Amino acid sequence: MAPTIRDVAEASGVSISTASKGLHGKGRMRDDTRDRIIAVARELGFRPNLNASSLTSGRTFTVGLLTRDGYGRFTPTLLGGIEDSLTAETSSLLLCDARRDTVRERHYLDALIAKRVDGLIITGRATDPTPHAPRNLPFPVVYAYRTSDDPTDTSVTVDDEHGGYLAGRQLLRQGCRSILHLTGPAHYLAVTERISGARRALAEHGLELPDERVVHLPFDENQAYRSVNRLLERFPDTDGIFCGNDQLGRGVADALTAAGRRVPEDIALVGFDNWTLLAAHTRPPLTSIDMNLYSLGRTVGETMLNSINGSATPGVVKQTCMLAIRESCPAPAEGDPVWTSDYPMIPDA
Amino acid sequence: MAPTIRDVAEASGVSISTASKGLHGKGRMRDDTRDRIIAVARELGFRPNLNASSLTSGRTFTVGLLTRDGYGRFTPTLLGGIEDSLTAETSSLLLCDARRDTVRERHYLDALIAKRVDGLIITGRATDPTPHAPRNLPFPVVYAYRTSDDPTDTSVTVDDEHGGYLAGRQLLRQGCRSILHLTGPAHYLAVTERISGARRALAEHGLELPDERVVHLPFDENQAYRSVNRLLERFPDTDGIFCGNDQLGRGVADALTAAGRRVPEDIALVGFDNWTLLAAHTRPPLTSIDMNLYSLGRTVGETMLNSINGSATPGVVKQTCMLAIRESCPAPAEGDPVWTSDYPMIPDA
DNA sequence: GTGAAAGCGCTAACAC
DNA sequence: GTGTTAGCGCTTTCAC
Repeated sequence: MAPTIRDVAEASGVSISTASKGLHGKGRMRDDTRDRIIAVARELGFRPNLNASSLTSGRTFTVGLLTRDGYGRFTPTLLGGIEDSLTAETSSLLLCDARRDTVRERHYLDALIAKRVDGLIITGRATDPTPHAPRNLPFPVVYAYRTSDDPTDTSVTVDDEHGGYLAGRQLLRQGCRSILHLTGPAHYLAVTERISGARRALAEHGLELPDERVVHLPFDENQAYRSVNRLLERFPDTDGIFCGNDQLGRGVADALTAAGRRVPEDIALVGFDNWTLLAAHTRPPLTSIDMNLYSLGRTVGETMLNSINGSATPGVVKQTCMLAIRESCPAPAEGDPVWTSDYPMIPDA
Repeated sequence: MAPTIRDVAEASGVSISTASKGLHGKGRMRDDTRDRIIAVARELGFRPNLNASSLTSGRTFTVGLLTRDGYGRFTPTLLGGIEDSLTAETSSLLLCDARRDTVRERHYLDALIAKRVDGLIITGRATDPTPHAPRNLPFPVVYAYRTSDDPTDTSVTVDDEHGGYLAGRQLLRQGCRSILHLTGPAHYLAVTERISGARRALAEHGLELPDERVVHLPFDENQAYRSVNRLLERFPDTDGIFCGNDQLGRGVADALTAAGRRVPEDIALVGFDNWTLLAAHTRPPLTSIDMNLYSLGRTVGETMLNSINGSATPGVVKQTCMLAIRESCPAPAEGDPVWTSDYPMIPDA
């Protein structure tokens, strides 16, 4: 049984309230009294029961993290950022994976209410808006990566349009003028935003990315591998390909190489996600767009802390992307934001 | 402010203690009284404050999850399993990522003690034994994936020897007799155990895997890509390669194809990890060993619940692996355990 | 059947 | 300076 403040008080010959004040540096008391209390507490290995103090303080220093569709490839990095910023107030994350099951989700929400978390972060595996949580939750909600379908909620997400813009600019800097875009299913918001961004970049140079040069595939490496050379027969002038993610990028790179085309000399390539494992090990390594998920996580955590402390900033915040330049499109960035280092501790994925 | 049991009691015209009993189906009381209490509670949206009840119950229904070296590629799947088994007792996970920093770790342990978690799961990104946690923690500890350096602690991990054995057997069934093993650095326990397992399989057929045919590289696809053809010059009789993980497997597959060798006709390939993203999209798709991490997670969670309930089963439990058969080594499994489905909800990584 | 009272561990207002 | 007291939300024992 863990020692209580009562044990500390008795062992140091003071009352419980004096012990409490002594431990928290509050109130006035003789220095030696305070020192004695602290010494005794340390000796006993006393750790105040946060559940007890939460009754009076109203804070649990715990934030729920609800993912609606499982943990994905981006989750670890995002989590790292959130955790790091929450530790500023020694808060920690309570994990809830609803697995697209409404019953599970309600169950988790009830558990989070029962535990009186200070706030809730709702996330998911795509950036598309998600139905907002019930309105009567007794704590603030922040949407991360996935936004809320109500734009007046607080959401922090990726600026995919900017990512697409960076990708387009980078291909242009490489000298490409006839660009092809291989990407995922059109129902993803990220997919359409990346297209808009690329178009904006091209437009700045008086170029276009017509609909027929935008090809939607499943986000599957093999599909890209099998499709790309056929596409190049249709668009033989192509000198640059913007791939909707690194999986597609990898498939494209492998197919081009197999067909005897040189990357980037004949065709330059830009991917998306900067998933090191894939991008850095493609032959040649892929230039890609980094979404700065660690940093996004930090912003999410800080936003959460602000919401808890009442200084809410509702609305959607979009975080810009960075260029991770590698050999598949090596042009110097010329002022565009460049990704250099990884997440503080390099993940193995 | 969330409604309290007092609100429920007043609104239903009974005392607090009656309300408590009514809500928990305890004690004797008139049916209509109980019904009224429950109805009122539902109407008010009452959720009992678990922090308050933890004071008397001694249970918080929260389990800490401490990772010492960050979240890796295996974490999401493992987490999924742990979470699923913990929900059996409506417990949830409190996340702590110590990032190889002892100060952070101590900080997290203190936070977990302060929150009076019911137990602690310690994990990491490799299976190698990790220094055990302080002995005076006021809750049970279970080591997951990474074992404790004290074998009398409770650890649940992967049976890498068995994985290596399955890999070896599969190559043999494919007809391979001259096997090469490309794997990671020898300081990983998993690496040496997988070697032992492969040797055991070969020995059953009177074959050997001599030291010079075991090649240690960094776990890096490009290293494998660059090394394998040189190695084949040195061991030209090779008809099967066991790769220490799927990254190496992918590098090997690509290099073999580029050199004009056919997989599996000339050389069969088995990887390890069954990392779908990589294994299923290699050309040809890689046969691999699945560590059943979701199931491992479930075992970890159940072990945790048992420890909490006092029915401890100290010691190291190792969970067997499965064969994920694909084209790079397609021989039928003949009774060996075969991996079929993925984690309940398919992760995108 | 129902309720009063004590107590879980801690904090804070107010005495002394 | 230090202690007494009340109370946070809930459970449980024990009267009535």
